[in-house]
Amino acid sequence: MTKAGKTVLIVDDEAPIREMIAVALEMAGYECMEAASVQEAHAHIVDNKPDMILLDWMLPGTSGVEFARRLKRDDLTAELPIIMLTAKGEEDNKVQGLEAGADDYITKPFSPRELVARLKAVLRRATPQGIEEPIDVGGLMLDPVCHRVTSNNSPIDIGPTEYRLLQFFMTHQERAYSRAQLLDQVWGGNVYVEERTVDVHIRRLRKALGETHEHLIQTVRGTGYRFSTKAS
Amino acid sequence: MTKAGKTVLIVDDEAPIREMIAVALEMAGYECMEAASVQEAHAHIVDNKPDMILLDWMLPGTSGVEFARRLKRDDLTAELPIIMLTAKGEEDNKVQGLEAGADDYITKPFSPRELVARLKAVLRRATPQGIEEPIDVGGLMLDPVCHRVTSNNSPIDIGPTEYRLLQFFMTHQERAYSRAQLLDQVWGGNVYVEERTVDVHIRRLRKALGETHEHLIQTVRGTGYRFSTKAS
DNA sequence: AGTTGTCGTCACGCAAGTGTCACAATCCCA
DNA sequence: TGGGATTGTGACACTTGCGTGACGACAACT
Repeated sequence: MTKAGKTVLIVDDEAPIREMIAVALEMAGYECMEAASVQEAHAHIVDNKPDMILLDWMLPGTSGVEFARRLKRDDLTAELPIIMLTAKGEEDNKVQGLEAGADDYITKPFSPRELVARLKAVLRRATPQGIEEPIDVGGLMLDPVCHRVTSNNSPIDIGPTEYRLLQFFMTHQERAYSRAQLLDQVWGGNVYVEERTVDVHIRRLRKALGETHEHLIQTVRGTGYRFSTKAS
Repeated sequence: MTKAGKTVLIVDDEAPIREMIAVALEMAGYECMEAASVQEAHAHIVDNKPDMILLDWMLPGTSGVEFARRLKRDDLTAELPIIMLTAKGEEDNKVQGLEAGADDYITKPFSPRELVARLKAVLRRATPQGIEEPIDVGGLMLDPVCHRVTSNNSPIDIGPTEYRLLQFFMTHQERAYSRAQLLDQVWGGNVYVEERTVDVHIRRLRKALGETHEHLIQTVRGTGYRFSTKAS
């Protein structure tokens, strides 16, 4: 399971700087897009929907601050985290930058490390995890908050993949899924594994659930699997 | 849960500035105390126990940084949030300020709006937890007042970081946290350390707890850690 | 000066988890 | 009632994640 790399849009008019930042971020596991102007940036945002923006203060045409303000005003992009970049000596503008809606602020020159650190922090805060309630199905309970599965109050030990699989099933009951769909939903889209691998994990999960609950996972011959409380 | 009004101690040697800040804060619903020197500030802290401190960088006698460091070193005041104020151009000292233990950092001139915003943010972070009650979990006791941990009444010696980690766990039991979340909550948002560092501190903590209690800290493989009385 | 204590990082090794295969078991339909 | 298709199951090598000890840096104290 490779972490879904977040996409970062780098907006700066100087190509070497963009490059440098991009290299640093890619080494840290992020995907990068570059834009030299506000127009380019806007296009990228619309098309590729980055997860956050590194925005230079000084830009030809519309200034970075103005752009940030615009983004924050638009409902569609208001949630998009922004980190402002500024050259040293322009620091007076810090307040303006933050008031324009930037989530953080870095002054050049900065170490790649600091950049990655701030980026992580900002992304972390920007990802509000939906409020997750425990799911109980006839004594089988999965608690996403505690990251724990219990069968009649006694804990069940399963691996991460089986956990995700079970979580998916319990939040999508009574419906049959093909192996391909399960790979998409549980493993995450762009990984290639054999479809039969699903069978193996299904088996491991059934085994872990024990006789009391293994029947909840039903085989739909020729199609895939289904999680259901009703007997088939 | 919400106290009527948080009390803020303003430490600055220039009376007009103190006044201005005080007015701004009072309009936002905070109570204010003022101090012109480190000595006055110290007296206020001991007597009136403010909820946080606005601390000017430049002070007659002991500098603000030094004072912050001293406060953070003392167990009784270590939890007290500090926001450093500094005149423009001294920003190189930002790192020093944060390293001295300041929770945030504002450069003059600043808008009242920004001040209040930062203040809110910092206060939100500062232990909102029901105060100073000792927590006991099966013989493992943490007493926030004495700043002490005992296992079956025999004292346990742990470092500050392990203490904060344990305190966080004991006030947030049963729930799984990722390394990133722990870094946010225990280390504080604005520092970057490797995620694996968490592992090391977990180990140090487990070791200190000994065989009787180390099982309370459970590894959630692929996710993070959890403090739980139930077996996994 | 040295000493002590704490912190963050790294490298190594083990153990748990993962994906794939081969073969057995089962189903379904001609 | 076969026989092909589909699924269950155990075993295997490979990968990943975590525990662990050691080390250097730094600050505070002697």
